[in-house]
Amino acid sequence: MRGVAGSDTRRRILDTALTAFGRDGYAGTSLDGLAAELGIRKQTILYWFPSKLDLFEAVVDDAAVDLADAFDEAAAGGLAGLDQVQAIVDRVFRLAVHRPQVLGLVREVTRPESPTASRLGTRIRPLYDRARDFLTREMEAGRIRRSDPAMLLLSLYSAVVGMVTELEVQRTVGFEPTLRSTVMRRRELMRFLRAALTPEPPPPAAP
Amino acid sequence: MRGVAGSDTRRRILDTALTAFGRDGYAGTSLDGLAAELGIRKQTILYWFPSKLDLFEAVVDDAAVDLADAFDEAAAGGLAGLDQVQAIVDRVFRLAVHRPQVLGLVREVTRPESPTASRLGTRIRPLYDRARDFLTREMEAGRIRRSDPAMLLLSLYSAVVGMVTELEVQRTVGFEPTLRSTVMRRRELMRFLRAALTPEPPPPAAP
DNA sequence: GGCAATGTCTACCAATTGGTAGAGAAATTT
DNA sequence: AAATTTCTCTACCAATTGGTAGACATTGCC
Repeated sequence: MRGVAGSDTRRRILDTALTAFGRDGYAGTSLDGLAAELGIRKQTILYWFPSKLDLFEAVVDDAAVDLADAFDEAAAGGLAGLDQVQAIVDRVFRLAVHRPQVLGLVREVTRPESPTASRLGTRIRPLYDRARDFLTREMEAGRIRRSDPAMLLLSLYSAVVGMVTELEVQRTVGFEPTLRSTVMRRRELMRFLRAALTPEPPPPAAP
Repeated sequence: MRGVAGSDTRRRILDTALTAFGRDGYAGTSLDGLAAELGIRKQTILYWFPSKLDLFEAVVDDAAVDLADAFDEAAAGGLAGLDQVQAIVDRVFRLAVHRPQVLGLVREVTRPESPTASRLGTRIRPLYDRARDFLTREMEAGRIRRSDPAMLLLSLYSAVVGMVTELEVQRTVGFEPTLRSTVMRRRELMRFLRAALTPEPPPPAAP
């Protein structure tokens, strides 16, 4: 089997590399190891991606697309206020459940000394701006508690990524998180976020 | 200058290694690089710590002490409810300001595949238990919104670490965060947390 | 069938990695 | 002052790293 297929080799490399980089970090991932995992030679990887760094950047770009798609999809509903926030959180959780690697990579790539410190930054920038604008708008409309939108966004981001990361930790330790526990986490996170974002004390339940 | 002093060599290695591991990760840190940074030979490091992994574990243990001290200090006041939470957040921010490396290490060590995945875990476990018990107690006393304490703690942790990490990102990009911006971040985070934790809609301000 | 393009491989390589062995200087003990 | 302990160093080493050169097989085109 030589010089065959090939078509999907690039794809397979990207997928496996995404998992590896997210799991072991850039420095902790070796091309030889990656190749072994794929059942190919390292030189095949270097054929598709001229260097390790090029591979990493391709992986990041790839993941950025996934993230952007998820956001687009969640934003497509045209919801407002907390409902929109909820839709996004739900969508991120869904991503975290069947492609947890993407979130692992986000974690790796947001490290200050990441080899692409700026890259995902610029790739994600549009999403960031959109989210901040959304928050600003909703605050002005009185649907979300007023505060510094950038700070609030950071708090939201941290809470969500932290929660999702925790899912992965649990998985690693051997506790395959059940669907129920995942649902519980998501619900608890949303209660937390709702409490943090609600602009006014909610009206007392109708008696 | 041979065979002299030495006394503080171990200390210096630990400090520099803490920074390096937190900044570049375990895999991304080389003993040669570390030694160069310290102006000594790698073999001197290996004299004090028999292997790279031993060094890493010593660094983690060391950082765990710092964290525990910070918490103890913040908890010593014997405050309750949100005031206690605020005291802890303040203290963590103080730690983040003059020993940001410690938080960097926390980030590295909480990665699922960290070489000591479990180590900080067990080292920090008592802190974790204390914090959860505290939250449980305060919920029962009605001073903090009721929810799953473990989940809530995770949300808190994520929000705080995320915010502090962001400080580091800013620093790395070259924006030395001013004292004012740091204070603002802390205040904004506390507003977020207060909103998220307050049990009842606060009584309307006295007219 | 010939031939260029494509894709995977074997064979290397220089640099770096964590780690060992042991020499030798200074400080401490006797 | 001799002996011993403590500390740092020079000199290596095998394994692994990312990367280069080029052989060779397969495919599709003419």
